[in-house]
Amino acid sequence: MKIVYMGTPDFAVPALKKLAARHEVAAVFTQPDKPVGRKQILTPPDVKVCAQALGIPVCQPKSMKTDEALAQLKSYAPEVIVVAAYGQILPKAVLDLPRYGCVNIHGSLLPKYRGAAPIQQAVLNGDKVTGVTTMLMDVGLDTGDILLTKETPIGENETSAALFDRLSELGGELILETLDALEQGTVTPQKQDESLATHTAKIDKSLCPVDFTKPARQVHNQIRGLYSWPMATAEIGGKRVKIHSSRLAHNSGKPGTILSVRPLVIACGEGSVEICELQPEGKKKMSAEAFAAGHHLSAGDLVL
RNA sequence: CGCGGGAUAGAGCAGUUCGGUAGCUCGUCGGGCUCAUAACCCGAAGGUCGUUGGUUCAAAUCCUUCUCCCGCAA
Repeated sequence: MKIVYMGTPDFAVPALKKLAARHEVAAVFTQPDKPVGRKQILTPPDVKVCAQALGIPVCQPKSMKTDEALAQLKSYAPEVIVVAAYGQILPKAVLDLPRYGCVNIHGSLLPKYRGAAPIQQAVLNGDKVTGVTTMLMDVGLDTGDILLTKETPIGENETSAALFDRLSELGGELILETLDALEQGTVTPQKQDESLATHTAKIDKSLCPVDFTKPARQVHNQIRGLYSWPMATAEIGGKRVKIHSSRLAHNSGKPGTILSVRPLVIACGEGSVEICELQPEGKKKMSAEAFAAGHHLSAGDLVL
């Protein structure tokens, strides 16, 4: 099939690679380069880098709503447009253009977790299962008819970053199956059950501070859900730290108390969590034990 | 020149204000205790104090050059 691919971050890369291996990807649309990092270096999106390596033409219109962008898209005459984390709302003119429509890869089991951050949300909520969904896009936000889904369990200690990687691979596999099914007419688009629909808000840093009076499970979900961005934060030993990884522990005590230093276990509202790796402000990542050794923490101390 | 923190033993830190023999917690190694141990006791090894130049009788510490790492902001 002749495809135009629209996607931007790393999540969209595996699908692009798989599609390029099996189909004709006529062009890739992606967001314009953005300044990134401390030095504000102009950085191309991951999908652009991948597309260039594959020798596929890249378009980076600021908006798909302009006549210019639409004309450019038309010139590639796609039979289907595949969209994965593109970062722009597509106008109806684009949705109606290809014969097979626009197919979106979404990182959740729709209609659950429509919107911006479905993967992190699943981890933050402590879900045991999630998956990817392909759907025919309509003008709403992730409201189109469902084509295929693929489930996957979420590990007890799995982070959002790890789940991201797995789902992006799964999404790549699913989109291949979806295109085959579309071509052969073996798939029936299914309406989403609106009564089950939930939306996810964008992740922002207001979610970062850890509240040790909450149940340990919830604290743990927060830590792995916010990894690798923006990271759960706490104040330990008078220093502000990002918490990289944690584990549920079995002891308990007054919330916020250090129960043991090796390993570093902190009591929560219900149960306790072991902090495995953390990163103080202005420092590199280190083991919690090393941090405790250098800051003279001891059991019984209170974390603020 | 967006704001800020940092570089000292294998790891994490103190020491820098006010220059004067390199310290702490942990790890490692050896020994002891113990039925046993990640526990406890005793001991040891391990550092040209990031780089350049300067001031000084004397610099981790004061001045200077450069490099690298990181937090915030975007």
